[in-house]
Amino acid sequence: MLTTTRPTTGEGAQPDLAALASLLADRTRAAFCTALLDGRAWTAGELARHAGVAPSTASEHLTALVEAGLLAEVRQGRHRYVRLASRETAELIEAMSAAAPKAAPPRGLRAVHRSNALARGRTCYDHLAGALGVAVADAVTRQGWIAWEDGPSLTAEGRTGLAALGAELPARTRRPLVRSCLDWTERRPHVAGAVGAALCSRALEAGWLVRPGGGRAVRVTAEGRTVLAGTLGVPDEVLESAGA
Amino acid sequence: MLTTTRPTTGEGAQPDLAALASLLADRTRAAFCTALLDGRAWTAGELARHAGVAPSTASEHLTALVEAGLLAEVRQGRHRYVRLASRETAELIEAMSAAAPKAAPPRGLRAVHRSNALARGRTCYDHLAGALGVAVADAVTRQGWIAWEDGPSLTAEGRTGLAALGAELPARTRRPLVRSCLDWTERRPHVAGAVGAALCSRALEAGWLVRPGGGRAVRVTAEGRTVLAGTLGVPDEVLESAGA
DNA sequence: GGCACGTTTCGGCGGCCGCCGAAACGTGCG
DNA sequence: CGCACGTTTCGGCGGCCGCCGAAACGTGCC
Repeated sequence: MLTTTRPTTGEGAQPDLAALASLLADRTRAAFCTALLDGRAWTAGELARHAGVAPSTASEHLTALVEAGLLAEVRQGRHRYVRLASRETAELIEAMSAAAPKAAPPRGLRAVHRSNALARGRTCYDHLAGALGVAVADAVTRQGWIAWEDGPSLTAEGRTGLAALGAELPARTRRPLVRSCLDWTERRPHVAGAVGAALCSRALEAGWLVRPGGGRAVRVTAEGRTVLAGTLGVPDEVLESAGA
Repeated sequence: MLTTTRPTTGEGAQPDLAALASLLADRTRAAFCTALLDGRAWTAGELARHAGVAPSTASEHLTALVEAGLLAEVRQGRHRYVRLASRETAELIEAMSAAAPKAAPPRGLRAVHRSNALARGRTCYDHLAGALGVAVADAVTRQGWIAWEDGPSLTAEGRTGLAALGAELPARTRRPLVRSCLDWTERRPHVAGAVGAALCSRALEAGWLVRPGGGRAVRVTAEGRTVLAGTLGVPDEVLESAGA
């Protein structure tokens, strides 16, 4: 449990901002949450190796994050699978990442490769980010699918365009159709919300995009290149560098 | 500066989530940011007294928050005025507060009074929150000013209704007209975005609401009661308890 | 049943960080 | 000009917390 007294749900209870922030104020726990932004479930051991700490350390951190409700866990045999608790949690971590100061680039050839791959194209929980994500946002804007006055909104053309791509929107949710999400590599917004999620899942499902490393990084396939350049008008340079 | 190396803006720089979280992971700094959510500028001494720490301690905390870009400061004579750096910063703190665990209610008669006042009605940087904020959100929804399918949006009726109230919307911003903001006392959304800000500033300007304590808490005046009940149909119970 | 492996618990170490008080600085006011 | 007051700097204290390794636990596999 946290350092404060047991959480109360009664009247007058006020948010313990420091308690939440403390959970993410540690390099290791922050690394866990950032890794989990790929939306998949990781085992405790995978996260420990990823963050470069002993399994015992990772175990304690995970317990804290799960108890606080940031992560959800599923025990399967001798594995402990863990993922972000909800879309809201993912959005919070996204928002904080965008506001966070930028750390020095990683050292080591492998790490630099991974970092560059993430900068070219990645998923941000359930939508696209990186140079690719921003280019797609620009493209759909140029096509008139999304208008930006008074906040981002989906146009009628956008609705038919998405349908033509085979990207289905959920019906009657409270979730915003289009949400602007500040990209931390490009420092410009990309498309989140139901539309961003539909585009991304359709692209992965149709094989326009693949995840080479199994992580957050995405790569554009040959078919993807045709579709994204043809239908959306995404510039060739971006597709090239985000391609094979 | 932060514990990590100097922030880089070059390629491959990745967000230091832990560094940002560390800033808010302290009770005192968190209390500062929460207090500053009223949108006004506070002096260092006021914040120190508010958080119950020595002025020297507050000074150091403020330096850290300003250096990190979370707060903006204005030096005036022997006073150091400090406020949240931007609307984005305020929204981040709001979002984190909504996700944070709830601490035990405060002790002491005065603190309980303040806490109850906040729960009845308060500002959330530039819009309304608390029981009053949620009631207003419900009312404008019932009036058909705001629709919630596929995320909150302003209807045509809403536009004319706002104009009739004298609440002016800014022209052509990238800011969303309506944004949903989870209320931490009511656990239900209230209205943020340009519409929420316009409603709140109009209400304060017209004297429908006043800030009795000079903090975030707001109180409904007699005229306010007439307008909010008459035009918006806000229930009388809420207006009564949020009134004088 | 026994081994391997992923995970957990516990003790102990080390470092970081928030706190204060004392003293100094600068500004505004009388 | 000198005092009062808001603020800052610095040293030092204390506590918290993240880390590891060793040992134990439980599961799956041979």
